[in-house]
Amino acid sequence: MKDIIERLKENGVTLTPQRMAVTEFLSRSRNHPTVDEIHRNIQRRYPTMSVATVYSTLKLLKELGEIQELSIRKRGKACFDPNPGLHHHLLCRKCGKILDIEFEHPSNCPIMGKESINGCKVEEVQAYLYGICSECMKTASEKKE
Amino acid sequence: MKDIIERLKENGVTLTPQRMAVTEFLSRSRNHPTVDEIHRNIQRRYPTMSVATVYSTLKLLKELGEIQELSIRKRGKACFDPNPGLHHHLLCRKCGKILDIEFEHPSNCPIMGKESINGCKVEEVQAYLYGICSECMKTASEKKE
DNA sequence: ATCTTAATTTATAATCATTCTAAAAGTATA
DNA sequence: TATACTTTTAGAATGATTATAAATTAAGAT
Repeated sequence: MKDIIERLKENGVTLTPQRMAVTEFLSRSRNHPTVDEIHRNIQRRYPTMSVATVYSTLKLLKELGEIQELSIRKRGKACFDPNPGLHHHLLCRKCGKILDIEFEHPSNCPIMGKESINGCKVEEVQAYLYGICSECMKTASEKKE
Repeated sequence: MKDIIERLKENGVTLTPQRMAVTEFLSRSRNHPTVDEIHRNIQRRYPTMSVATVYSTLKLLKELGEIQELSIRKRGKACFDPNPGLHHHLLCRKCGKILDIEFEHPSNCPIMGKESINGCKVEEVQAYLYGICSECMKTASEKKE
């Protein structure tokens, strides 16, 4: 958190209160928020905060490689991840949450770690798992009993 | 192709000319077309064909498990794949094409084939690779010479 | 084959996420 | 503090997708 603000400063980014707010909120979040989730939350303290600023800040952070935008969407909306590093995601078909899937052995995977496949250069890999998250699995088995 | 039409009939789907056209076009396509690509193409022979019908037919085919909608998008638009089976995709950052990536050894992959991870039930996996496709790699190396 | 009913298609309007715009406000620097 | 530059803002514009309701078409019974 401190780090990212430092790095922004080093990159010559003007640290406005709005940009700080977006950065802080996203850094603390664990649930891959959408633009309007971020916007609604910040607006509680910052009534004049506009969506356009949320969009522009997210774009900036993305370009600087500080966050990532997921390829899967929550109900048609883009989702953002404060962790730009390589990891995967599971979308729960029951509750709609998106969970991080950390990957124990990337080198084991026939696609990850490979630099080329079929003559194509592979620069980045994102895997999306669809299923039922552990929480929803628990409640499902409780109901059975 | 024949098969899919057969299966639709078996499922009690009314085979209208519009539905046949969408199904045929998508079945033949190798480039993961968007809705408007499908629509524009069919409209050449079927001037009254409406986008709404393309959307509704794709929704129907998807629900029947005959096709899949990709999670990545071409310039913000949904893309469709006539192959509903498990395989991955590479998006070329140069030409924007989406290529199928067939997977030699699914059992080797630590995520694919696994039925659960961290207590979550895994029903489906989609991997998206970002990079440069073989065609663009070729033209790039030709230019160097 | 024709009639009737139900399903489908169509054109259009509505919706909703995202981007654009231009004026207003804020920031950095001399 | 004054100036030039950047960012924010509200609102309009865009563009993909969905909803709607009238018109057309398909299916089944006679």
